[in-house]
Amino acid sequence: MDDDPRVRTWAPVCQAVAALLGPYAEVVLHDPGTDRIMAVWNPMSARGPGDPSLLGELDALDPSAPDVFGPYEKLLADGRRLSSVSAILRDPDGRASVVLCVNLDRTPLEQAAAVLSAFGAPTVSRPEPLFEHDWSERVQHVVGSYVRECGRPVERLTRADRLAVLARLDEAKVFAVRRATPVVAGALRVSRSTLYGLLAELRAPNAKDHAR
Amino acid sequence: MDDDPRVRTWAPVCQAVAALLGPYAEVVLHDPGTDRIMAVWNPMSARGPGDPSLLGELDALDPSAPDVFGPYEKLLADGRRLSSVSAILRDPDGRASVVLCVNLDRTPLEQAAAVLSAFGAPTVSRPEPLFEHDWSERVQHVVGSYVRECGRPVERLTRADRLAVLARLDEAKVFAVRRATPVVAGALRVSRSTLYGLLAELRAPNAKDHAR
DNA sequence: TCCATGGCTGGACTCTATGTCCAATCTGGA
DNA sequence: TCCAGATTGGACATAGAGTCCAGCCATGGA
Repeated sequence: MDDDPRVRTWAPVCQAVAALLGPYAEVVLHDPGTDRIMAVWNPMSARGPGDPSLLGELDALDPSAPDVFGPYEKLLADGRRLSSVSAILRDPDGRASVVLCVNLDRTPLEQAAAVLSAFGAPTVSRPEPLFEHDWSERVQHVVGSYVRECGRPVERLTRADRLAVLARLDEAKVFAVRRATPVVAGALRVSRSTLYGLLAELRAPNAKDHAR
Repeated sequence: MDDDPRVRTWAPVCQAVAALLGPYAEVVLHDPGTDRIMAVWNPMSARGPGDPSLLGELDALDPSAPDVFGPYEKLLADGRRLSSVSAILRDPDGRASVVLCVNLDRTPLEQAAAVLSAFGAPTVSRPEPLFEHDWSERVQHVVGSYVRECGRPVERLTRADRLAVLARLDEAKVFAVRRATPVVAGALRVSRSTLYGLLAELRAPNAKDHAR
């Protein structure tokens, strides 16, 4: 079934829709000729390829009907409410090739909507954390916690220690801040040259790692 | 453009997706050959048929690449965050026929999620805010919220508007970040020179404040 | 004690990014 | 149409980032 050329043609679309809508949407390809399911992505019911489509109501052969139906509501056996859309997909000659159905489980949305409407929807807007106001304090803090972790004062840190601290600072994008280098060098009690040396070593994970 | 046979082939799918996702999703068909937009449903930006696709990164001609990308995050000029999925759709011979992109505006979902997460998990404690990982996105966001506040697109902002945005960005210490100036200038659709001009005006509270 | 080694240092140097300035151009309004 | 003010690209000056190196410790082994 998977090697039906029609499935190959339409699969990427189905896969894309399924990926976009995450776990809450089921995508089904029907064969209008045999009225059976050809393929399913994200199945929500037990239906699978080969099962009957039960699409009787939409007549793919009526040329006057529109190609896209819905969204209309369906009800699953367990009570979940679905929004469904169907589309008749045609081959280059205009013949109905397959019928695509997308079924979206509305319950999570309805739950969310219920909660939202319970408030008057004043739409919470965070006041924006924005940027760290005192990034140099932050540097001191990173160095400080490391010092406390290993119990050695800054002056006694080993080369490896400084590399570790630098890794954290670099990770935290500290060096994207202007004039950060001298501050960090100061905090680590190291010269600017050394700082750049360590940094280079840190950022070149190749060569020279015989130490590991 | 509408009578391109490829558009006829794929239009029902696009229309279905657009119908299913209501007003919050944009569906775009790209021509991988000319790298231009062929058709758009539910347009969210000003792009239309014939405009360049700006899809450079996904190479439709690389046969080893997967056919479906995403979902990945995109940022609109006005700051809205999108979930995007792209799929390469092929003709019966396996040649890339068109590229389908579905862009879902996440802001309503995020607002809902924010409210929902406010229940449960009292006071999420982030383990060290550290630095903003993507500060340029932050810039986009500040510009974006302003644009939405005053309802004018970036291109139509007045001089005073730009001053106001700059004040916010300056307040947020954006210019303490390396290489921020060109990014901000770009976001405001203004040249570097102008940027510095506005900035100077902003930071000189003396003289010329007859306006207060 | 002496020497060898490896990391650290200051400083010179290059190059990129920042910020200033200006003449030419654009734009909106009288 | 013309004018005043805003905007622009580009030239320029300078500061900061990053590299390099010769010399200087400190450590540890002979």
